[in-house]
Amino acid sequence: MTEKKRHILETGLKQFALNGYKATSTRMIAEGANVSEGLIFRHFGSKLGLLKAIMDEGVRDASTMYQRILAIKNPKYALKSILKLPFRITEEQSYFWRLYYSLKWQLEYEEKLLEPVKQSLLRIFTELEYDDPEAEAEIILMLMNGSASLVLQRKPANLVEISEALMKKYEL
Amino acid sequence: MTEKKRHILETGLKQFALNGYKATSTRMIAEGANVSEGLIFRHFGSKLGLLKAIMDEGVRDASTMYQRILAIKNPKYALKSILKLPFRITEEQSYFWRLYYSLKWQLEYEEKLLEPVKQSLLRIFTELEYDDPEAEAEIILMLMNGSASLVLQRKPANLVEISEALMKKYEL
Amino acid sequence: MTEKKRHILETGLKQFALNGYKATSTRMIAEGANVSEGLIFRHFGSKLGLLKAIMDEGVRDASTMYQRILAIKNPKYALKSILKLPFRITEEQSYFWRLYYSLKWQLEYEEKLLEPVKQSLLRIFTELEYDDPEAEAEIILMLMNGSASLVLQRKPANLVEISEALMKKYEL
Amino acid sequence: MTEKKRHILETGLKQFALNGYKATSTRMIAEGANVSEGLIFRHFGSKLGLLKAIMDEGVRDASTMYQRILAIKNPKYALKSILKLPFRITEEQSYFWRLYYSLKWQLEYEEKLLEPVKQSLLRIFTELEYDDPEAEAEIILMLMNGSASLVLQRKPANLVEISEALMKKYEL
DNA sequence: TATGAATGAGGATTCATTCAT
DNA sequence: TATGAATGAATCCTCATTCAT
Repeated sequence: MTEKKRHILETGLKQFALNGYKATSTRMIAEGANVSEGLIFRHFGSKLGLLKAIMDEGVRDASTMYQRILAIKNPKYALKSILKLPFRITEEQSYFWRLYYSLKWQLEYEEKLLEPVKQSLLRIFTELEYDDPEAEAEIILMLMNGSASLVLQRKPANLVEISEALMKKYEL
Repeated sequence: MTEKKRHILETGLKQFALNGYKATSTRMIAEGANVSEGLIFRHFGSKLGLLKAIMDEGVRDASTMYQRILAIKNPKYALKSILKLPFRITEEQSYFWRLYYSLKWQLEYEEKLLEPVKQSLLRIFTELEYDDPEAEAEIILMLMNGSASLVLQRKPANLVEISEALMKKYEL
Repeated sequence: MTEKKRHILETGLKQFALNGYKATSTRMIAEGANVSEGLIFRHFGSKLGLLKAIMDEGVRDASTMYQRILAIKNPKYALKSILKLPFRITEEQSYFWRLYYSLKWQLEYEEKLLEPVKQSLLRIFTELEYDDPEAEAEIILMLMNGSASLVLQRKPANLVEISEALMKKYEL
Repeated sequence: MTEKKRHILETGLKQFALNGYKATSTRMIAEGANVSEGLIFRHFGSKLGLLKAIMDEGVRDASTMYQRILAIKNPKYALKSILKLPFRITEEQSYFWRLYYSLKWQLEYEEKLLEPVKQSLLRIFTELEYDDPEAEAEIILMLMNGSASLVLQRKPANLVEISEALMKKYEL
């Protein structure tokens, strides 16, 4: 991968994340990446192609990130690790997640990213013998999305307290 | 308000909600509302003006909708009513809420809509003598947003079970 | 003539004069005159109709203004009066003249306004026994237009000195 | 500069000159230049940007044109050359000058084009020991503008006679 | 690989004008 | 007389994309 291609991917991610996919023009990306507009199409075929490449890379990164966590055997500890995930989003990752959430409501982007997490949660709650593991898993996903939303939107929220309250709620 | 102006508001809401604000052209709205494109600008000044008018109306409707619920005295019953809100979104209301959530990640739309709900939750958890009412309120908001998200995205999810699991979790 | 019609004429004159005919929209005039846009068309049929009405009125006013001057018998005194005309343009008249000059280069507006002045000049220079009265008349017209231009554009010019230099040049 | 860019500049000049800036649409220019409308904006950013580019070029051309004349030492000969300038406007140059004069009354275009000429005239009249060189210079500028106006508007005027009368008046 | 010129379809917006009231 | 809702064509401009080099 040439340096310029990398620049395009990075600039694209940031701009799509901050302005939205539709509101970001290929020209803006080209300027941001110090690259001719044509090069975007040389490398990615179309604007949508660029988006897909960006998302693929992000999904890959994110997956490897929680690979370890999903491997945790102890259900309580695994649950704790999962619930903590959103609070550990770094500045760099935040662009991907912003983009991920914004696409939910724009394009009908296939959302299978959190599927392994859900499977893991199902297993955890089955092991912990909760009444309705399916519903419990869904609730955890809600809490994760909600936490991520707070983290990403930099709400003047008491993030630490919220995280702790969540831990307490699940006795972790 | 003339009939045509009403048509524009309604068509605008639906199209903005389904395609996103940026991806919806004023021409599409004009066609959908059986109206000349110019009329949109006569009535609302600009595309953004239309969006604001739409949101204002939606916010007004939504506010009156949960006015009653926020008036409930009994904290447990109030909490229950609040948590049930997302599951009671009607087809008609769903457009507004889709738009509301999509704007969160696109324009930086002022989000004060759920502020009264948060205040209400603070009161509830204070009365119920929870350790950290602030954090608890925030968690309920997450659960509401998460529930709404499931409802709006018509996920093949077990909505009823989730709702019940939530009730049980808060002993409602 | 109703008050509103008068308002339209006045606002139209000022706005056409300041922005140019093309650059002034009927909406701007309607707003400036505190009148519905439709009324302009009720009274004047079209934007061009309004322009013509404005110009007609201005031409009428201007003509009566220099009627007296053209009646002056003494050729030297007549010439002096004519050359002084541009320096006597009042604030109120200035709008008409600005419009008059700007139309020269926009629409091909029939310019017969200064024709009587030219005839008068021809007579004057014939009586004064100049070699080429026709050319001399044309030169005076140039000087008038030039003077008017300075007056209208409020150049930080030494208007008084210029006027005096002109007088001296023709021994007036 | 590509051929197409040149075409746009030339077509723009002619059309702006003949119809006025406001009355000329970018579409008309694109058609006249056999070019896509978008190209105008690629090259000049905006319609106003095109106008500025056109004027800049014209000003540059005009300046180099009378560079030589302003270098003339002999004051009488210099004055003669200056006064003759308007009568030497070629068909090609006429578009620029039409545009130049029409802009005077439309946009408030910075008019510093004739400033060097004015400076030159000041010097000339000082050397010729006229009473009020400043006023005299201004009068010559009026005569130049007036002459140019006649030349450009192709009035059925006796241009040659006028030119000669002017020469005689200044004993040139 | 990379550029930059070029395009045509479509973007939001403005315009003069009409018409029912 | 006067309004204000409504229109459709035209406005300037942006877009994603193509292509010769």
